[in-house]
Amino acid sequence: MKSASVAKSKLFQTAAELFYRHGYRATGVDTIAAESGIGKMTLYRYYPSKDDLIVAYLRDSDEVFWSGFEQITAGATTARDKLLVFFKSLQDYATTPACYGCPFLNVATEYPDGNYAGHQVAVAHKQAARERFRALAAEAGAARPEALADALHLLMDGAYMAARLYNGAAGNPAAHLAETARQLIDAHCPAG
Amino acid sequence: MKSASVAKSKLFQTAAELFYRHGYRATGVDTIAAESGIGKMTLYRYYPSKDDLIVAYLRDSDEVFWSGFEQITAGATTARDKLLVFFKSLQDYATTPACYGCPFLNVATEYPDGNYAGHQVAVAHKQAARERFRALAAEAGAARPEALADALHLLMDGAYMAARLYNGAAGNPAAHLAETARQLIDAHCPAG
DNA sequence: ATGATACAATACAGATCTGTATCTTGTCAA
DNA sequence: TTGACAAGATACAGATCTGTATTGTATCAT
Repeated sequence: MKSASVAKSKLFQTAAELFYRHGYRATGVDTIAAESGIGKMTLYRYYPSKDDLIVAYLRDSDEVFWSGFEQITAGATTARDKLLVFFKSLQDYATTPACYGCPFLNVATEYPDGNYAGHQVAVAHKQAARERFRALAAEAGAARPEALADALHLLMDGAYMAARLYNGAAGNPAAHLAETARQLIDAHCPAG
Repeated sequence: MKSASVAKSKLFQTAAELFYRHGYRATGVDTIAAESGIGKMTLYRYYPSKDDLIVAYLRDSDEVFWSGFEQITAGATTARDKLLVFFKSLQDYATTPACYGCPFLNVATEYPDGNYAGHQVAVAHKQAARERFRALAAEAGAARPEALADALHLLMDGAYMAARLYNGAAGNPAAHLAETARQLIDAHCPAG
């Protein structure tokens, strides 16, 4: 047996790319198989259904997000700086044509039913992000950490959606993301 | 000839409801015809293609948005109050289970290609909103009206996406939308 | 060498989707 | 009354989609 199967990882990477760029419903399993050069039966051996592949992609995106978050904020010493550097990094990404929005917001839009497995993964991811923001807000001295966390949550998702709307085009409001995050942090932290 | 055709408006209202709740790709023309009780051929008489129906829905949503905007802000005397009252109203709506997000963000997510007609209507709508925010920000005395307009744009879209993600469920961060908008306005307007 | 496994290729089943064709009914105007 | 037209109903064409069945080939372990 090959180490973790090269076919499976090619399949996964192709699906991830297509899901992210073109959407979940717009990407068919035949396209994934053809684009990756892997047989369709091999796809169904590793992922019993398309929904399983979607969920696998979302779980991976969750890991990628958090490992990125840790890496980006590792250099910052204070909680306030961690938030600042994260939003600066998100701004840089969201104003790039490589950004097609947020995999979680995208899946929640395409599958609005809250019982859908992918939608639930999306909600769990956003709640985890909100909790992280809340903890950092508290550590940064925010008077009402939940309120600041909610504000940053709205801001983050607005930036992701701006990226999907204006993909590389001019007029992306995410250009002012980091500055806005800083203003909100300052407004919430008396010891700003 | 009946006044503007009752069949056409029933068709439109049914399509609007289904597009908004379940999504564009998830809603088929057969479903629209069956749900409205109107024949499929009648649908294609008034809307030569599904895309035409989508664009018609988006144009109507644009009108509904702006007439709602005018109505809500009519009572406010200052530009600052107009912004405040709009975001308060949006917060109330976005924290309601009747809100399924934003028709324009939804279409941009499902059809990410910028050449798609519906996507272009969405971009035009958001640019118009941004311009309106900018004008009000300038009138309210913002030092950099574009920056405040961008910030409010991100905030508004974040709230819409929160509504689609947490539809009626607990933990919707849009609960702090109006407060956040006020903080940003205050941060940008020296005469706050 | 031989059997098990991984994989490709292809065809297929059954559902669903957009859009068209056909036929009928009902209504209104002249 | 008769002709024009709006609209319902139904069937259909052709494409596409998820998922399965089948067959053949190559590679690896024993």
